[in-house]
Amino acid sequence: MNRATGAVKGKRVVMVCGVPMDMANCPVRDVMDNIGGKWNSLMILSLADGPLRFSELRRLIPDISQRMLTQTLRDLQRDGYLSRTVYPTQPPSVEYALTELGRSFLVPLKLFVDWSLQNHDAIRKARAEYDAVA
Amino acid sequence: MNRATGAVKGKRVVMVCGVPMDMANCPVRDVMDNIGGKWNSLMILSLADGPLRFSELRRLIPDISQRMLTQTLRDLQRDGYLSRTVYPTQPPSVEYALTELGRSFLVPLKLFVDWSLQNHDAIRKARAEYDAVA
DNA sequence: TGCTGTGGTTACGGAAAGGGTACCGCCATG
DNA sequence: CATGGCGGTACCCTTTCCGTAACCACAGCA
Repeated sequence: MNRATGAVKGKRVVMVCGVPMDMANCPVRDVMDNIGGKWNSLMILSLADGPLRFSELRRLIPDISQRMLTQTLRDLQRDGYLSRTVYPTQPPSVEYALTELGRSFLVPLKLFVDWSLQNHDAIRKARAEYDAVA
Repeated sequence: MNRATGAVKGKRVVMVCGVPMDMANCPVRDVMDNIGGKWNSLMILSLADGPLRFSELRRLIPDISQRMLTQTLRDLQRDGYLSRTVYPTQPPSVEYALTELGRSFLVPLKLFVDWSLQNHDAIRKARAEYDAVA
């Protein structure tokens, strides 16, 4: 395999692990930007067990502000991770649920969560050692 | 399972998927901050096939600035994902390699990359539909 | 007559991330 | 002598993220 920079139709393409990565339109970075926000992945995990209403989410995650809750839900809805259903009750209730896409994302997300829990101590240790030397 | 907010020793703890999440010291968010940067995960992937030197990485990822390359490598080294070895040649050459921790992270990372590649079209489609309605 | 809950939107501002440019010492090459 | 590669550092700027606070309509309840 040639691990060098390639040029395909004028695009900047990087070969990584044998897979061409289009830097100008990178799917991985696109997804990472979506779920890399402060609350996005936690929101998906919170909805893993079933739909929840706006105020239920607010009580479930007390640290999030109303503004960020709205924005996070909008972003995830926009990218297709979850659906928003309004029930015309009085007062109107809004239910958020994972879509098929959102549920499929739980697989890599949970693996990532497990890795984080297992290796967090090692990371903190490495960080402390690095800071001690510097 | 009780999906409610709990209070353990004054810490803010959220139950999610049956796992208690300490919001003030969350391992997942800590790891996410590390590898959620613009270049961090690409850097780890670039080193998956073997060690590379500073200038090799610069040529491999042409879009990164020298400043960001240095900063990304420092961050990943600090958290223990990669090692930095200086060879006293003339001029001195510096080699970056994944540590055991870094290699173990390739497992969830590659799953995430695969998911992104598979579902990027669905996300773009959902986004376009959302924007069309709004 | 206020107060609470539901589901938000908007304005404002600080902090952090990201990036451009210039510059450094050292050495080899032309 | 000048240029280029190596592996960075310092300074400054722009953009994005995120939080606080205020405000909205509507209904129920005291």
